[in-house]
Amino acid sequence: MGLTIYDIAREAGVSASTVSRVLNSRPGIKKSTRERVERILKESNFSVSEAARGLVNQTSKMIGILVSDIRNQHHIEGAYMIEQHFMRKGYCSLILNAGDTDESKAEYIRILSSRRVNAAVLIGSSFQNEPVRQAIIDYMPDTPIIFQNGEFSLPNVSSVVSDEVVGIYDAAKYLYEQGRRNIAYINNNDTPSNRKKILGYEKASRELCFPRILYVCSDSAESGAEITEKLITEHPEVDAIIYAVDLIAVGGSRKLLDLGKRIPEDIAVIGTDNSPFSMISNPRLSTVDTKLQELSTSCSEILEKAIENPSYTEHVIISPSLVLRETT
Amino acid sequence: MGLTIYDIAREAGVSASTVSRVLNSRPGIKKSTRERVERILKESNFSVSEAARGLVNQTSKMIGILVSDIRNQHHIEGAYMIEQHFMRKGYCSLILNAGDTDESKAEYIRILSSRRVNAAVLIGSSFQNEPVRQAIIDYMPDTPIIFQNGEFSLPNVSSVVSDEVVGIYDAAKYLYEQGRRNIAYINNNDTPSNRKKILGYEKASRELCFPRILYVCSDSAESGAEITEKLITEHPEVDAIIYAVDLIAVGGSRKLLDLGKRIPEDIAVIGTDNSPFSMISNPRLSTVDTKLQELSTSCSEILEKAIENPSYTEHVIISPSLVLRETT
DNA sequence: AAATTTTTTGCAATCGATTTCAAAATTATC
DNA sequence: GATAATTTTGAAATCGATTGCAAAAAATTT
Repeated sequence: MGLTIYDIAREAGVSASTVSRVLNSRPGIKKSTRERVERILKESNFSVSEAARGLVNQTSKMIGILVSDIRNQHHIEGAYMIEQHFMRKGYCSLILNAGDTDESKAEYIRILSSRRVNAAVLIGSSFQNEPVRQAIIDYMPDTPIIFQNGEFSLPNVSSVVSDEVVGIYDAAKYLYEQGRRNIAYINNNDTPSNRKKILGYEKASRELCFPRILYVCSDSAESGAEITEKLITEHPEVDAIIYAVDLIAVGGSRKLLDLGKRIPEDIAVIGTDNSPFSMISNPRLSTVDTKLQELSTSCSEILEKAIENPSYTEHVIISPSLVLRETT
Repeated sequence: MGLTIYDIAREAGVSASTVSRVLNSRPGIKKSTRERVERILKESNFSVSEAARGLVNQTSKMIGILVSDIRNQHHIEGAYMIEQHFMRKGYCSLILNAGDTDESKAEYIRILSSRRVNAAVLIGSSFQNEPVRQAIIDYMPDTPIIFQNGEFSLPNVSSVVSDEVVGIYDAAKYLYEQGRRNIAYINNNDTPSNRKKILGYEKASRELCFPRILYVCSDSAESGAEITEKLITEHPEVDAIIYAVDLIAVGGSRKLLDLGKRIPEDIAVIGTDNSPFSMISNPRLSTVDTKLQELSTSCSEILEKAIENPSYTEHVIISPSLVLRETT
């Protein structure tokens, strides 16, 4: 390995400039020369150094994708779509686990800055905090950035969000229309996105006049089971539960069944996100579809425009929809 | 942005060399100079160009991770652990979807070569094909590579595999010992890894003298449900099913329940991989734990040694174990 | 205070590409 | 067949870092 265009040039009896022009399909090279260089390029398994190329071209041809935890199905799905979209355009994706704390997330903005990514995507509302905001201002004030499920009012930051308020509101309204009168809501960690979900629940409670029964749960099926048991013990009257996350809903449903409740006869259940396993869970979970696919597609499109024209930004809100399966 | 060390140097009234030395904590810089440069570095939010640095240092400080589909929980889990391990050492991970075809996978080897990654990880046995092998020989003959769940006999390629033969064999043997006599096996796509699973099933069938009932299924819960229905119709005597993949087993179990079968009373079910959802599925799935965690840890460790000493390779086989839950 | 040693610093080359500009080679025109 | 127009090519600068070597500055020794 370690071949450079100078090695190729020597072998072909031309200058490095000529090799470079062949590599980049530039015009003005005699056909016979081009073919000879191409042959040698192929024969010697030459591969250009993207680092050197990036240095002179002032571009890394990389997209930075920050996720708080790539093991999260929902997040990785978004990263996947963006990766696929940009790989077709010749970009590689730096998919990074930005970690739990605000500081580690800000640190990752710095890492992306050092790598000179052409654009960055922040997936998940957990990036919506001051250290990240400051890091963007300090280290990436001109790089196109897009927030998937979050927002910053900054000149280079676009956003695509799902309307969480409406999602939970619609779920509660549907349950109410089906005759449920004691609709509980189990929220997840305190993030901007989850706060909006509470708003939706409260709005429905206010408008439809049903009592608020609100619990908070951490991000696992086990925790969902635990909190659900507590909920049912303290509020035996509950006849419907909305969960902020599908995984938690699956854990909760399982516990309800174990406690001898029938789903949906005794208690209806609705999750959030329309995760892949919500469809294979037993019973199949009804859920608020936050339209991940559309979110990601929109994300890629906006980012592409922003890369071409760095002053371009766009802010999109996508309406969720209810997917009714066996738990309602 | 776009500040260079020359800008910093001018500001601090020193040369670029001095700035570089401060950046890399090199000795032999007067304390007062170091502090002044550091202050200016911080004040101006300088971030080094890793591309330029990589060019002179002949290293990209990147690890390439190739996965056929990052949305696959099982694969991404492996990528996650490697990413975490190397991020702590200052490396970024290029996690790429290498796609379905052999050619696209080989193409990604070329991409990693252009990016001059310090090492590469190929996750999943689907990389075990001739075009990839040739691409490694042509484009990355000296870069440390490790295969997670696959193998190439090449001087720069290490491997970590789970012993698939033993995994399925043990599952079948366990079922037999529990009194099951008509143990079917449902395999997935024809890959080296899945062929080994068949070997394990056949070995058990031969040694324990039970009839072979083998079906093949594609990689989804729906397909699992479909094939399972076919199996039960054609072989009503079956009293246990082993599946090559947890997801397929979940789809299959669900169908068995729908058909009025009791699990495990009428039919026992065992999946493979101990995927996250095997624990939350209903009923909770018994499964062959292929020890993903250990596999990945081992992977990172070997790769780290190989980066330090490029001639280092290692081949590890990890024994799977049975995780018994509610379907057996 | 001069000579010597040690500590700090800067110059210039280097990494592997791309690109501008001018020179060389080729083709067209008279 | 000489001149002009056009096509190909190469030399050298550039991108933003790092580093070996020599010069300058500071600290020690005499």
